[in-house]
Amino acid sequence: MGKTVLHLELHSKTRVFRGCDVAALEDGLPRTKLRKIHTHGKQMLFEFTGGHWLWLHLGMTGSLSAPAQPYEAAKHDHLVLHLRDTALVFKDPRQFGAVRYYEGKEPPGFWQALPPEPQDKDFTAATLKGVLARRPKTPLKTLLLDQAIFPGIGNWMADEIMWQTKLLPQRLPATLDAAKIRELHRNVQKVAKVSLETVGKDWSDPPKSWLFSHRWAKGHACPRCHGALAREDLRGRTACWCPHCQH
DNA sequence: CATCATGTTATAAT
DNA sequence: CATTATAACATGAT
Repeated sequence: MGKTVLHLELHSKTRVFRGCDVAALEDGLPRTKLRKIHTHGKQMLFEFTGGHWLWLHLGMTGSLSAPAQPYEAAKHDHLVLHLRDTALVFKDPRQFGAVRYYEGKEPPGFWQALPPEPQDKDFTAATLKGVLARRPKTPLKTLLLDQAIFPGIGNWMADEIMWQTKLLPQRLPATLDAAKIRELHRNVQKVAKVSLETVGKDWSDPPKSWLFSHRWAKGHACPRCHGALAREDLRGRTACWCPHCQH
């Protein structure tokens, strides 16, 4: 099968392994077989035979690859899991990502308690309406970054959703009528879905008609009205929006 | 050299 | 307790 863990390589054992029992990981994983890979937003859970679980969060600059053997660890590779034909490599220069290890018959409790992903059918317009009622004072763009509600939505996706819905990032939840809430819900699902099929799949760009390709570009013009985009810090993150299109 | 970055999250304050 | 605000993490690109 070639799914047996032959050997593990751990580097820089501190930062990305915060909260991880490194000794248990090194001891427990070798000789098990990879059974299944689960994903949720930027998190992944690898299931191994015998009740061993490896959890990853990609953070901002984390990536997982499966190069052919023999593979030699490169700079910023924190974890290399050697199988027979391939290696599984977690690389993360900025180390905002994380690795943890669990043992148990079932997936770890926190994994089973994760909120629905924004593109999931369980994330309904009614769910969103409830969230907006509970969080009246948080600007909508900032709210979209709350991982307890929108797991996996990060800064550019939040700006993208606001731009597509033609809402200013600073807009407060209470000011939306029912129709706008439905529109926001549609766009949350659409942006999450399309992003997974493009950026998430192979780092290809989403459609050129999106804000995505323009928000960091020199001259930064809105792809819809061609006016100048605005950029400003909002609650500690740079928000990018079109002052002409968004209200 | 200074600034900024495709992200969360721990902790403090209200 | 629930919600809101702020600082922090480490490295690379410009």
